[in-house]
Amino acid sequence: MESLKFRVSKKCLPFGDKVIKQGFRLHKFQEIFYSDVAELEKDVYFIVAPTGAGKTFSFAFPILYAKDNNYLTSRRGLIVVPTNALAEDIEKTLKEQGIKVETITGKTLTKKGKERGEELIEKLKNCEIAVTNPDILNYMINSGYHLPRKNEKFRHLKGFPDWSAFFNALDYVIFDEYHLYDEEQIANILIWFLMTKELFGKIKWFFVSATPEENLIEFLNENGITPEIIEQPLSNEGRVIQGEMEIEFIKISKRIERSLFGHLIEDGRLKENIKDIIEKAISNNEKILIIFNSLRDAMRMKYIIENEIDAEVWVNTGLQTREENNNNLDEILSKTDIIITTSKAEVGVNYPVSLCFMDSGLYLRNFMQRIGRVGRGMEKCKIYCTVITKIFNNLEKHFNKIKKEKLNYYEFVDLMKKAFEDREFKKDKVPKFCGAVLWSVLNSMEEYDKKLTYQRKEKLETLRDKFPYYWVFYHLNEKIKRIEEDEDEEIVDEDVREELLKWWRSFKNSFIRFRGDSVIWKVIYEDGKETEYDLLWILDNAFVEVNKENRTVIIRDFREKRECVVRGIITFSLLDKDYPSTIGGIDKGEWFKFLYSDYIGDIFLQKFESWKIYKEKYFEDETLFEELVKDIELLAPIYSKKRIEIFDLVVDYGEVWCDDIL
DNA sequence: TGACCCCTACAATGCGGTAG
DNA sequence: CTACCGCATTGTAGGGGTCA
Repeated sequence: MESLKFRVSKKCLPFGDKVIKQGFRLHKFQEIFYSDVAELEKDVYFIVAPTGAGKTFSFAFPILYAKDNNYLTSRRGLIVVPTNALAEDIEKTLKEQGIKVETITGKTLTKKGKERGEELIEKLKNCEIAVTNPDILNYMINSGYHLPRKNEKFRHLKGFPDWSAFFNALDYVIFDEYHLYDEEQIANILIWFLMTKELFGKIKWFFVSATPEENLIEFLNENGITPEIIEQPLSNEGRVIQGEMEIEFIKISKRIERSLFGHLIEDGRLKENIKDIIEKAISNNEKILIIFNSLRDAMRMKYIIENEIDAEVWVNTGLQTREENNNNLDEILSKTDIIITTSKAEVGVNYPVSLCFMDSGLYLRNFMQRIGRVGRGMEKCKIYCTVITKIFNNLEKHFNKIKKEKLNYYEFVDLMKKAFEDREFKKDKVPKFCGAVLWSVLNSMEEYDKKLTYQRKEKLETLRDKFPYYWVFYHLNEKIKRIEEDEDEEIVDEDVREELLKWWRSFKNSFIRFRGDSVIWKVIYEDGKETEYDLLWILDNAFVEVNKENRTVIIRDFREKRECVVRGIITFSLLDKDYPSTIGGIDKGEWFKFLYSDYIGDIFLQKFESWKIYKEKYFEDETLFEELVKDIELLAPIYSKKRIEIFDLVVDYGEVWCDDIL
């Protein structure tokens, strides 16, 4: 076993000169928040500060500043975070500062129908800071709360004429951990920013993360917005946020160990030397954190450790997120010896641990987030990290140039940047998505009939020419409208008309979702524990019993490795010879392509090709057909997996094919 | 005689491409 | 993504030689 070991000196944040009324001395990055936000020079600020720097703590500072200076009007902020758990965490922190906080998530909104929108705006107006997720924002901005449903005429919501009223009540917006969003999600956020700037102009936007996204900053610059970047310096003096780290990188082969799991386990048992390390730590009252890349590995590890070591084990992964959970976190943590988790560890919750085994994660950002979780507020910590050969060799090469046994934090970050690759951000995708999102929002505003909404919509239309992709949608929608009105089959045969309309509805709907679509079923595992999870993942990674009537799966055991039980999906989101269309099925290549690539424009085009051949004859109006086809083909670049709504799964349990799982 | 080096053959490992 | 293949590179055991 090859490994590389070195130490990294403790990470400290220096204090600035500014001291606030409450007696805190501020760090540099916090000073921007403790100010009159309305007077800030720029519209957008990027805050770069490491995990543990006290970001959350400073999110309410604009409000404290207004109070401390006896402003007549108070300030209101919105914090947007990628997970609900993080939202709850932030709520707790800010409440301790005496701030009126409302968490707005699917769980805290209790009303249904028309009243849900009213509940949303009421919650916002009742607080000084609202914490929410981007999904709810996206739903709102695409008029999800306003558009009438079946049997309704129009929705006039109390105090909520349209989505812009929500933003009108805000002075500043903070996007926390924004590095987790992909190109399409970033495009969404940019459009929200541009639209509100067009309408009000007073809102200040903060993007906060430990790892800045250079490409996003570049993109803003290219579009005439110059954000200010505030980077928190580190030093050897000041507040200690992470103790000295001793890191051991362990080279693993893709073929043999495959992952951390293979490094820790041999023939289904913990390796002796690993067992010794863990047992010694527990007897010293240390807590241990184990982070896997794979959820399956995490679950299998749990069983093995429980069998071999006398310790309290707590597993916290995506599988547990929706589990009924009455215990509070502090309580769980205090009695736990070993925490097993996955990439879920990268966001939010802090564990007081000083010993950690981890898979390095896919990219630099994953690794940095994981490593930032260990040794918070401690003197020392020890980390064992498995890396694939390529990264290990990079590490070794660059480490040998430094030849130091102990690095300072900067040298460490620099070395990691050289060793790891970072995620590729496809910048050229962003303007296209911006155009699409803009169209979706404006189109949704068309359908409610308030004069003021029309005025706002007109104002927003000035943005259209910034993103020409908007017009692709506009023209396509015009043609579809003509087809919709074509009841006498003058343009197209009725059946084809119906499927075209159904496809367009499904396509439009995909913009109201912020994330991809998945089939979530109830899952029962470990003698009755109940949760909800992605059915596709469960079928591929576990041995299960399926109950179709109750939409429930019972996990009997986890597989040793992923199997391809699900062979494809059925969807209305693609136009194909047969409708609905199947992705995968007998075409294995297509299925793997779908599973493992972010963009599926070529699958879309391929299927559309056969649609064209088979459906052309049903069109009376040939010119319209030609033009329609051209427009639809232009959609290929924004066919990410988010466009696909899953109607059914195609499953193969062995010999027998069965495609009616849902 | 043992320490060391060189060489060779074969094994192991790694890598890039491809198909499913 | 994973399995597989062919090819390239690296690792290693063991033979053989030299030298002190």
